Amino acid sequence: MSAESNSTCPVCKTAEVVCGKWTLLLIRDLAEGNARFCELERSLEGISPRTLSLRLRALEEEGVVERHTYPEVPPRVEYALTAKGKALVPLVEDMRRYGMRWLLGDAADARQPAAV
Amino acid sequence: MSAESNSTCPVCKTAEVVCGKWTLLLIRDLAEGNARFCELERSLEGISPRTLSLRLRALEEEGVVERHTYPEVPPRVEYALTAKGKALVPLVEDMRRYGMRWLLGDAADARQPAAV
DNA sequence: CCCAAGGCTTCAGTAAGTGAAGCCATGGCG
DNA sequence: CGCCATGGCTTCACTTACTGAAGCCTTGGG
Repeated sequence: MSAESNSTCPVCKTAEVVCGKWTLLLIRDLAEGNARFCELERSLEGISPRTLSLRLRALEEEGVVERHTYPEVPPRVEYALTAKGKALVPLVEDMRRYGMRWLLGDAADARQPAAV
Repeated sequence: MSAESNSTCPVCKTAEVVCGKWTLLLIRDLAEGNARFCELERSLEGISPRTLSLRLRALEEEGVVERHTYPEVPPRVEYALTAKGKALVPLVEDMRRYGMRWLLGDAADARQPAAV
């Protein structure tokens, strides 16, 4: 990996941050109010706890999410988006719009026109 | 991978399409007018030809890019975004905006406030 | 005693991406 | 004629990301 393309390119910089398979889905879930590990695990059905843990840690490192521990029993941990993380929400909204069009078949005419 | 999360979720759908590490950078380059294999290879400095080839093929499968072959010598191949691909450009623009803010340090205060 | 809850970590295995090298065709140069 | 350059890949052996199942840790309650 060494130098992820050009580090002075803004698009590359963002790509580095959101590169993981689950990252943007995770941002979406945090934006929707899911805060706890097990909530995220359930919402992102299919993610392994290891991957979730690694992604959360990486995003925390990058200052995109914050981790709050509550010393209860059993211990509770909550994750939240920082300002830096909230700034990614428009991206998720664009993805939602795009996916919506895709699922509605609006963009499907770009495939084979399928014998109108 | 089997069932990429929930396939009826628009955000997941888009995530599936743009999941690869290089996909959005590739969309950006195609949007900027880079059309040929070697141009893309140069522009996405660091990508391996294998990955570029695989990504282009996958995106073609999905109807996001079109491939045009010109029977010259040496043979020329050009790639272009379809409507479905162009619809991803706003996403890239959001990434550019976000990355710009990041690089300018505007969002950096979300990290440790660093002893004001 | 022992189990449940919540938040992880460990392990062995699969998928995605890497870096270097090679392949194919052919027009042009010596 | 020999052979190199060009463009678009493919092959190989390898590292990194992610998976799925299992296990760990603490402590309050049955």
